[in-house]
Amino acid sequence: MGEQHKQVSEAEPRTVGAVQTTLDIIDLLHQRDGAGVTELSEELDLSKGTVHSHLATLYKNEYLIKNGDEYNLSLRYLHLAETVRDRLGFYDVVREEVDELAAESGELSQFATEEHGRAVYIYKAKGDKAVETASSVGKREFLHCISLGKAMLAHYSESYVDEIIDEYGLPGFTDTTVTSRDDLFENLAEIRERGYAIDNEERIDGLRCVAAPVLHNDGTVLGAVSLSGPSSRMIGERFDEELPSMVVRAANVIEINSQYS
Amino acid sequence: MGEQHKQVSEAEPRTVGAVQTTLDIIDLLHQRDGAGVTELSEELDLSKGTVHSHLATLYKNEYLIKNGDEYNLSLRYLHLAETVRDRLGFYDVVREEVDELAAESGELSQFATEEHGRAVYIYKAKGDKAVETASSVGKREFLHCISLGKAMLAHYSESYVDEIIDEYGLPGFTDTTVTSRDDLFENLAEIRERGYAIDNEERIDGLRCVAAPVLHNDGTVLGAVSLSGPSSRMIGERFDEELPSMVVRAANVIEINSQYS
DNA sequence: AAACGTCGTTTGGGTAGACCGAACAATTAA
DNA sequence: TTAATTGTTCGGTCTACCCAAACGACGTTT
Repeated sequence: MGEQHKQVSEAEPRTVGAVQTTLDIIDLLHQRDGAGVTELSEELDLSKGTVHSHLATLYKNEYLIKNGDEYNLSLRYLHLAETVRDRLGFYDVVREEVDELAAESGELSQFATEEHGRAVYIYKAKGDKAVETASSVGKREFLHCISLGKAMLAHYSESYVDEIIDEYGLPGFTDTTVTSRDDLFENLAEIRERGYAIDNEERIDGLRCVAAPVLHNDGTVLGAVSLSGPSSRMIGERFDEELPSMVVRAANVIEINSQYS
Repeated sequence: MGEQHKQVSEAEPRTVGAVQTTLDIIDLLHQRDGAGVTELSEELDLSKGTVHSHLATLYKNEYLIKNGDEYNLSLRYLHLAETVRDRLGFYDVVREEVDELAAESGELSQFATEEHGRAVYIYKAKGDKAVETASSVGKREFLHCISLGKAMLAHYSESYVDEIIDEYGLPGFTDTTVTSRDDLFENLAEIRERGYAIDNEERIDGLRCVAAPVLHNDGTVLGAVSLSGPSSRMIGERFDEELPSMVVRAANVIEINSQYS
């Protein structure tokens, strides 16, 4: 692997329209909880016949189940997901460490990796005082406004960070969200020095987080671990030393015990 | 819902060829751990250009990631899988009960449901003396040769069981596998009376299992819970009373605590 | 360092097939 | 019974899927 050479956007290559249609159908079935032929055809501006043949193709391949006249996504995705997750090579270690972080701190602990310029939550565990958040496994989130994301961005090449900014911009969510390119790069330099990232209510008001990056031997970013909690509890020495040292330690354990090290 | 009206096979409706091609590509990327354009085009007898445009479509929709020249499945399937799993409405209860069964018995405990005429493993937990098996979450298995499958079959309509047999047959794996239609129906009648199913080394030599069906109020089959262990330990009162009562109890708990009850 | 091999990507063109629209079947409601 | 929905089928048209060949970008070899 050595050097990573990632790209987010580029001059659009030729795509397959029929496949796009099918993916749109899957997306819609994912959003709603099942749907019929007519509903899908109206929503996607396709003829009923077209939708029917797409559904038939997916059904034949067992990507859908049928309950009367309602189509819905099948458990086949579970098999794919399990395989993809296993191939990460560090899922088991992540689960152990995140569980321990949550238990030890009492807060919410999470692990995420990056794909297509956004963070993807892989695992989460709640401590006995943990806050509820909208994040769930598989969900995608912008990188610039969360501690997990910034921890990862700090170890990407400048050109890749630029590409991501070009793709998604730097949308603001609270009044502390970093929305300028220069501020972000300054922030990332601090993170590299400090060894961990901070989210000071940048995504959600009242929520503070710390996160440490999980790096491969060669500098590749595997992901990041975090702890999140209400600002009232995330203060003083606990926020400046205790919790950071916990996520850094967990990150190190994950690095060392990764399958491909 | 009331009466369930399922079908496995039928006169083939019209499908979309381009979509089938994409699904074949996904399947191949699932089997192997990533692949390049040339490898896929050779394996599937397609031109490189065609494969490229399919991959571009999937990539654009973030169903794939790209590592240099290697394409691989992305974590997007994780999001879909999580959603599908949540929609089952009983996953959390299943996890609790299966964990407890494993701890209590020391054996391997599993939960499966049925899709397209086959069992799909949803969750598994290993007790301290549990055997290793080839089953994994998301995997599909024939119904007639495992306890989980027979427990479910016992509560399907005769016509649906017939359809499944027509689709997959009754392949034998050991010398105790039920391979005749009449024997199977006789077996299913016993299971209904007894309240749980037995797998006496019918799938794997030396492995015995017991499984209880999880039923909905209206008689719909939600799935089944099982315990599996080496035949040497699965004997006497333990196999005839103790373990069966455990899986039946767990099944009842799942039924009661299901989201849609 | 030039020549070769191999990869992914691009592009034009022909024809298979994706899409539409209308008719049909199968339920449910009025 | 009628009427209004649904999902499903099917013929015809024109789009776009697919192929083949050329191109560009690396690596390796001689």
